Amino acid sequence: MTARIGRPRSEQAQTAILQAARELLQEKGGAALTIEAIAQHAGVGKPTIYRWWPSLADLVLEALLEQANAEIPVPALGSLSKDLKAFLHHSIQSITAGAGVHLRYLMAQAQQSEAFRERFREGFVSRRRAVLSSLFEQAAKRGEIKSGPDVPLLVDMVFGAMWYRLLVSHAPLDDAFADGLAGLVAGTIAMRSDSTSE
Amino acid sequence: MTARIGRPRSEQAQTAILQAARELLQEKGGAALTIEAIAQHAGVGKPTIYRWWPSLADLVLEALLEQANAEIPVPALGSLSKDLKAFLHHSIQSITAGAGVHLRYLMAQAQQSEAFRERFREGFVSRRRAVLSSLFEQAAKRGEIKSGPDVPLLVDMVFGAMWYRLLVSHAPLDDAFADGLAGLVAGTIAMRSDSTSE
Amino acid sequence: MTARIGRPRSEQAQTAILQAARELLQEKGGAALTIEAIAQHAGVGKPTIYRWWPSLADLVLEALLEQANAEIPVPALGSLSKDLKAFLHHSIQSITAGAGVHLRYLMAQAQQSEAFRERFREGFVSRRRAVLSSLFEQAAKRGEIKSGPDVPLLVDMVFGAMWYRLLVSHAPLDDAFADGLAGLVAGTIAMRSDSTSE
Amino acid sequence: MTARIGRPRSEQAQTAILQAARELLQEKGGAALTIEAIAQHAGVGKPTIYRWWPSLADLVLEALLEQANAEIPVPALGSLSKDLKAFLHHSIQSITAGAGVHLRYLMAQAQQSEAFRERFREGFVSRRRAVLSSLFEQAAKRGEIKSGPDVPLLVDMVFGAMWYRLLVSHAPLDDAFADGLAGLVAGTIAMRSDSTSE
DNA sequence: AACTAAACGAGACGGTACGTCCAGTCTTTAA
DNA sequence: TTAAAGACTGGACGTACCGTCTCGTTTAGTT
Repeated sequence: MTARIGRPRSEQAQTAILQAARELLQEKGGAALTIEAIAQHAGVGKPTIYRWWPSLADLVLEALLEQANAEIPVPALGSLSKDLKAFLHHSIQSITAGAGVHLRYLMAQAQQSEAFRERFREGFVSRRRAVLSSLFEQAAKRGEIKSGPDVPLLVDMVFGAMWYRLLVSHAPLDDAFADGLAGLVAGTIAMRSDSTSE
Repeated sequence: MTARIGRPRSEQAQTAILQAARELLQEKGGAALTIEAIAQHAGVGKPTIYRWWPSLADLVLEALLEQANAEIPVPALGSLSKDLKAFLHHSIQSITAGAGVHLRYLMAQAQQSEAFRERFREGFVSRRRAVLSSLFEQAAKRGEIKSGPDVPLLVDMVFGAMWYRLLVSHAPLDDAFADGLAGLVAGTIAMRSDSTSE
Repeated sequence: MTARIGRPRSEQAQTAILQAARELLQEKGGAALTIEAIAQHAGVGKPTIYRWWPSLADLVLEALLEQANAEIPVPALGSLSKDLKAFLHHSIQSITAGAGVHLRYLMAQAQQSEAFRERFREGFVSRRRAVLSSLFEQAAKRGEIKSGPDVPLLVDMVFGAMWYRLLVSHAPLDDAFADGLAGLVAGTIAMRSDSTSE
Repeated sequence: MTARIGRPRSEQAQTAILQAARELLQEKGGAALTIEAIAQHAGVGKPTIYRWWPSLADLVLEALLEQANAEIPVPALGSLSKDLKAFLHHSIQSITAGAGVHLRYLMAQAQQSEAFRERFREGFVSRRRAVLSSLFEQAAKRGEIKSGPDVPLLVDMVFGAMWYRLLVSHAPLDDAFADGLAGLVAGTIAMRSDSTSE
């Protein structure tokens, strides 16, 4: 029990700040996302922001997590292919619904600071990887896929393809992409009658 | 030929600028890479930089291309798996040798400007995709892989996995990764009948 | 008398605050004298300071008066010249001993607020003027000086010269200055008949 | 002849800055005189101010000097008393006409920085002292006053009394004060034989 | 002995201004 | 006539304090 003395942290200010960050990012884009603008938009002093977040990127990360991290649904539809498709559909739907701007911003910021990159990895990336990994591992338990698959590598391929499309924007992030990716990956490692080799 | 009048463009200034950009990026990192610093480091006025490049990102892109774009070797070793491995080894070697900092920076900048993202895509990403695509298409011609593979999707998976590891830094970009990735992708789409090989 | 209920004012806090103000002013100078620093130095909350003093300047004024106002000795040595010299020696000694920093600070603050200027005048300046005026008036009673001297103007000249030296720092505030000033002023207004001496 | 290359210093910006400083000081007072406000009022960037003046006080000093330093008239009316009165009348008229706010501000700032105090002394105070000193010295040459007067001390008394009235505001700075001061000082040091006049 | 109320420490709050850095533009001299 | 380079306007940075506020705590006097 801490029960510290002094005026307590204003929850109202915190939510206003996070809300302002979300709104500015969606409406004006990453270039207009400045501490100054957030403070003014949230009706808050700049020091209040600096007091609670080490950087703008961390603020955006928290704003994203507050919305997106509530739950990452873990589909369990009986087959790896179906589970993958469900997971990817959900992920892509979330990205196109608005999270894409956050992700772009966070990944860009993660390149400018080793320290933030780690926080981003631990706070966001790792959790998604854990969920996707569990899908592969459950499929392995069901005997659906070859023994000893390199799960981290599979996760890299799936998330990598998604991030790559998001970041490079050379092709749309849509359900067709999700289905193709899921099918390819699930097919890749499926048990086959004659796949004993390799 | 237009032999224009007036003071000619100083080649010395241009190379000094590109060199300064490379050095600052390698030594101080992306955060210290400003027009101001480059101008001072190169012994050049800021307007000289603005006159020749639309943005700092474009300058870095040119600096990268000048070094890395000279040749993208297209391996032709007879099998998709070997070609993939060779291609990935070369790419990863280039990244770890120094290009990684440039790539991080460029991908981050590409998130801040739709216009630059397109230039980055056209000037850098597309060329790499074309080479990798050709590997898959040659394998298809050789009958090595299933008919009608979704080549763009395969390219997304391969480059996606590489970029993802580079950008997130959750695991090393090394030859083991390259081998695993190549093996998985080549195995995925291998013809069933002759998949015993390799 | 209103014997109010509730926790009484903490004398300990008050003295700690005044002491902290004095120390900071002497050691760090006027620029470092902030409410924040005083509160921290005195181990006191900022509101405690605001509760009892309307401004930082008033706090410094009280800190000065507490030390310097105890007594303003009124010399009575028999002649205006001697009295003046004694008074000036004492004043200058007090200034060089440490009060000078306070005086500088207070006079500077008095320029920024009409209201504080009045409090400074009433609380500090007036009392000194009264003492010096009494010296002149006693000399007049003794018939030592010309009839109907403009005492306030004489006081302005004496205190003015001292403050001017303190504030402008173009020449030292020392005993030679005190003697010269006293001699000049006393000589100025001395009765003619016996003014050949001195 | 230097003839440096590059964009030359903008005279327009400089005058706008000085003008803005003067206006803000007169209209809003010293408390509202901030770099930020001056920059905005003058339509100028803050760095432009910082580039040319080491502090706000130096800016105000220059603003004052530009107006007040053009000429300090040296009266030569034949007698010390008349010269003194003319000089004091002119000084007081200038103070009450507007320079008073500047002087208050500058003297206050001079208390916060030893370095600026010296610049203020050299740039403003010394010149006034030189003029006033010359009046005394000319009177000495004319044989009007006692031999070997302590001119610096006399100057301290005269300027001290003026500054003291300005800074403390216990009595008006008017012509009556000027006449009284001049009469007293001139009488003080007049030759005894003919001191019955005036 | 319990209650009441004021003053206390701590510290977060909305703000203002600081002095700096850099962006991108303008204007002059040099080639 | 273009390049080069310094000075410009301007915006955001991150920091220091301001003066106010809300807490939980302490300390008398009152009941």
